[in-house]
Amino acid sequence: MDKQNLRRQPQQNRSQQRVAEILQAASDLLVEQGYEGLSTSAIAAKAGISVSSLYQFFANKEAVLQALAQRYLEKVTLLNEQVFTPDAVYVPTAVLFGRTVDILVDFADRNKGFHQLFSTPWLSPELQAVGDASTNQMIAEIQKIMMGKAPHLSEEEANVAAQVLIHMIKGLLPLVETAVPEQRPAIIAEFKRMGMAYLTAVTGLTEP
Amino acid sequence: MDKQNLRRQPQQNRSQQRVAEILQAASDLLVEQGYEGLSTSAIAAKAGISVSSLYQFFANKEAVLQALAQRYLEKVTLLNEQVFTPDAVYVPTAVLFGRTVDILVDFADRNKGFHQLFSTPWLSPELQAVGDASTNQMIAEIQKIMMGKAPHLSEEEANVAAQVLIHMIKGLLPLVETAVPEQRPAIIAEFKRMGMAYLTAVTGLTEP
Amino acid sequence: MDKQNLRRQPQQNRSQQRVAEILQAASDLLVEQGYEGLSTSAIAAKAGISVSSLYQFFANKEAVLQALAQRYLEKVTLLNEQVFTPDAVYVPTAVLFGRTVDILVDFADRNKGFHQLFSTPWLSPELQAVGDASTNQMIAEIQKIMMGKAPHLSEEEANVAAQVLIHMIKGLLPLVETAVPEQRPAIIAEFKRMGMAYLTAVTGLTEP
Amino acid sequence: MDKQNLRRQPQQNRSQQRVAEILQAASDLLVEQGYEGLSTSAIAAKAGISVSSLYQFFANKEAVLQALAQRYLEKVTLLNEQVFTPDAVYVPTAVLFGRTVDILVDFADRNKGFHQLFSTPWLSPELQAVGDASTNQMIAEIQKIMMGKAPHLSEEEANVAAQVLIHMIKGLLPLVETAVPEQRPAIIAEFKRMGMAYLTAVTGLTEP
DNA sequence: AATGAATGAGAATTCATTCAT
DNA sequence: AATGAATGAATTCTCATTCAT
Repeated sequence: MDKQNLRRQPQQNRSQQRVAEILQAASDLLVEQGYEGLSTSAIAAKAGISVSSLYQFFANKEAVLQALAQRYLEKVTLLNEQVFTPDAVYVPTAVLFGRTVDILVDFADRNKGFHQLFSTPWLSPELQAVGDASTNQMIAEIQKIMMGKAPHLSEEEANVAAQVLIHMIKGLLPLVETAVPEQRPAIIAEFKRMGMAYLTAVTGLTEP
Repeated sequence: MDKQNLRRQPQQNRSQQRVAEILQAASDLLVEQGYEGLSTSAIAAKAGISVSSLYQFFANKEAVLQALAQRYLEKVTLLNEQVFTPDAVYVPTAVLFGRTVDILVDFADRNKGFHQLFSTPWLSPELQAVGDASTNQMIAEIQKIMMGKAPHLSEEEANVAAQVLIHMIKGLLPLVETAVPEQRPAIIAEFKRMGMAYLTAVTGLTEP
Repeated sequence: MDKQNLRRQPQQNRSQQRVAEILQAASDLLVEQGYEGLSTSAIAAKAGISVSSLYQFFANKEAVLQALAQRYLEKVTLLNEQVFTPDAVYVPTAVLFGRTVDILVDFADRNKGFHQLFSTPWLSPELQAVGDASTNQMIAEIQKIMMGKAPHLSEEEANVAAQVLIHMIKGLLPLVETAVPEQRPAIIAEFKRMGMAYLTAVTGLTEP
Repeated sequence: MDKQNLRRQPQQNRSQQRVAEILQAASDLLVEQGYEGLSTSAIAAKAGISVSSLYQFFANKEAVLQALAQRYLEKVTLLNEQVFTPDAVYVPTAVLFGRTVDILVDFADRNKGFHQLFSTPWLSPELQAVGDASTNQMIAEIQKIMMGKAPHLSEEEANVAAQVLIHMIKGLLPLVETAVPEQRPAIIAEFKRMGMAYLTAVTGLTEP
């Protein structure tokens, strides 16, 4: 949690909890009402506190969003560690990519606010930077693994491929999220198929 | 142009032009400032008229956005006719998909507001519906062509594949738009490669 | 009236009047409640309009004060023309200074807000500048006349003397304003006596 | 220090020191930011304590200002004792007035907050009373000395003259404080000249 | 047909003050 | 004794929308 986003460093347990509650309220509202419904008073009301209390912890509205973004970024970092284990390079690509999709879909299921927050194309530069950081983190990891698995790829090639892969994922996750339940499994399957087809095409490999 | 969005039918040319100017102003603002900067007075100012005049053409702010969305929908319809010609089924898939990507990238280049408008995930249901309509239009076309090219696919299979394809495109277009110019051609190439790889995998065909 | 302080140039009579009413309300409030009571909503209420109407004419609170300051400055300029007529140099000093004091006291009587506004020592630099302008105007006039009447004075000497004179006046006007009515005439008389004594001492002249 | 302004009598040295620190912080803030920047939390922060601690010593914000005003009043009383010694009546007027000006200028140099606090024309009546008290103290002293030096003056005459003198001083001190350094000595000299010219005119005396 | 003006509702933020630990 | 936390009330300002000319 970035110190600069917090007016005071919550020193008591109770206030650490307050900060968490505020962020949760913001996240929930984001999902329910979207960015437009995200007023400081709405957040405070949802968190069960007064607006002025919110301002005890956050300097302004932007700071709340920053902190929320940070929280997501941390979660994504954890995700990455979960997905890109040190021996990922030995795991068959299909397994690896399949697992990645599953984990990401699960993450998206449980963090609807994430997409809401970062899909706004006119976020403040600061927030955008946080969003980009999480994206770049994943791109870097994928690029690394691709180069491990297909050493003939140049760094540039691997980077472009990783970017394309990530943005495909970014495009398909909302589809999974909004799909009618009956189609969901099929869509996830196709999701994986598309990723694998591309990876195979790029690396030229067909793993056993 | 939907009659319900317009207070009065612009019977004179000048009025039609006014409406067009207002929509253009809204679109420009959307690109420049994002959804948050899109106030009725800002639109009116940019269009060079008074707010009250704007309200002589549109019932409320939402109606302006609706009309803007409609305008985009029409453009997309035109796009579709351009891409999915009656004999598209005879065109080799690679050519067809390549052409589609090129046309869409070009469209995105020239209609930045399109992405801005429809990527907002908390649009009003009405607006969302218009956005979905344009998406569904394309999905239907793709589905049709896929079934023509790969008759063994069930309608359901083709539909899911088309959805996946469209959302991949939706994910990659922003990447193309924001890419550094040097990487742009490579990204577009990979864009096409991904589409083709998937289509080949789905249809099981390798065209001559 | 400075164009930059007004959001829109009032083009209709009615709105010129509105602007005047707003400034009058601000001025009245300043006298009644002081700077602290001067909220935009209080001004609007006093002017009998809504806060948002106030903001149709003024970009922000500061702009209202700026315009008020400008209005005072214009009044002071008129005062100067009244006091420092072209042939002032031929008028005996005692008459001239006596007249000046009378006019200023009268002005202070009728413009209590003036003192209220410019006596705040932590006005915004912009407002301070306006206040200084009115002061400097008078200083320049006095300096000019002094040099006409006492040619042996250097420009510097005359300038310092004029500054001292003006600040004496600034100090004594509030005394006149707050004095108990019985003492008022005596105070005004002493006011004039002090000015004359100083002018005589500085110029070394005793006019017939 | 007025008992009524303090919630508890600081019985321990540390408490007395705390009170002094708070007042100093308030005074500093007054100089740096003016009355508008003078919030209780700002004072507390500057004093290095929490707001709640501040409220353990002062009943409310007003009480802090009251105490500050009292502190100034005490300082002015000390000043008076310094200027108006028992044998002041024997000191030549020019020497006496010159010394007074020097001492006051020095005081103003070292107590910028004094002017800031009392020049606000919309202070609460209570604060105004404290400010007036310090003024009246000086007026009384000057009146006494004038009557000693010029026994032909009526009490009323001396009182008016003393008031006029004090307000002239009040007007000129800010000029000295804000003057460019090069002009400062000249201004102080004229300051004295004005006072002497007036005193001579009033008393009709020319001391050897 | 066009527009200047008006406004209610609400948003962000501050601040003096209190309370519980 | 000290302070983190809480808050109601107020303040500045915006915005969608309406009205009168």
